[in-house]
Amino acid sequence: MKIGELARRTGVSIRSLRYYEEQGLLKPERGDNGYREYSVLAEEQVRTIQFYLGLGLSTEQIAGFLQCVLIHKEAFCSEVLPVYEKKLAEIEEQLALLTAIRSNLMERIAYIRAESTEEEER
Amino acid sequence: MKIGELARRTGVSIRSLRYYEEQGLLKPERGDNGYREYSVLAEEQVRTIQFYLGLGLSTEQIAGFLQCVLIHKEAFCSEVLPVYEKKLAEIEEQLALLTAIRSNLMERIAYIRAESTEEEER
DNA sequence: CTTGACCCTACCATTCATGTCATGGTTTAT
DNA sequence: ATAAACCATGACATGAATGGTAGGGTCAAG
Repeated sequence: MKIGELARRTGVSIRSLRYYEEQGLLKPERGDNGYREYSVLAEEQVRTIQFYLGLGLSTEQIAGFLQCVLIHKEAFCSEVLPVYEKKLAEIEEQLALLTAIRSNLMERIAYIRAESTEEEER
Repeated sequence: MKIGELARRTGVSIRSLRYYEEQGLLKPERGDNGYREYSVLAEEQVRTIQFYLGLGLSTEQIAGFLQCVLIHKEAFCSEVLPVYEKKLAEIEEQLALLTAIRSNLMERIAYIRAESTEEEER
């Protein structure tokens, strides 16, 4: 199938499909006219890419194990676990930061509201 | 004081101090030679800016209430509360997303580890 | 008077997946 | 054969604070 059809089927923009190819995630054949020709497998492949992007992984990280996980179970692909662990550590760090900021914001909001209430009571 | 001294005192880079000015957060005088001349109040002002940046607010948001909060209590400045509320909502959204990703990652990591363990037991 | 330490402006780079043009070739249906 | 719909590449923009560099003025101490 051509790129437009793959885009329609997967809901991923043509632009992104070309980007994935540039990043080594997709390798479509080329017709005589230069058009990209995707196999039926490409559809699942794109959904897999989208899934990993949704986990916050970069295209570079995904490229490191995509071929493997398309064939085998994740547990078989040794590149997957370290990437997951690294990502998890980053997420935990971000969560800690955001949680601290949230506490701070909530305190300050509560304080401001309390002050305003006092104001009204006067 | 000149920009280098303010940078040294606050730990903020000269580059950033100039950026804050560009964003309307600082308005130093200018000497005859074109050098920026900061008042002693600028030091506290910069620390205040840094504090709000640390809460994740943008320079634009900070610019909206900085002059007020430098003089009054936060609760007096009506622009502060909506900014805090907006930021809090964004943070909550990010937390929800990150928390979901974390759960997903932890599950998948646990699964992979379980598989590997089985492997070793065989 | 020279040297080093300071200051100035203006610009590019950074991250990274995606959107959006511009420009032009190809295919399909009328 | 012509128009509409498709495809191609290449390039710039995005967000937002900060780092870095280039090219050039200013000041203070020796």
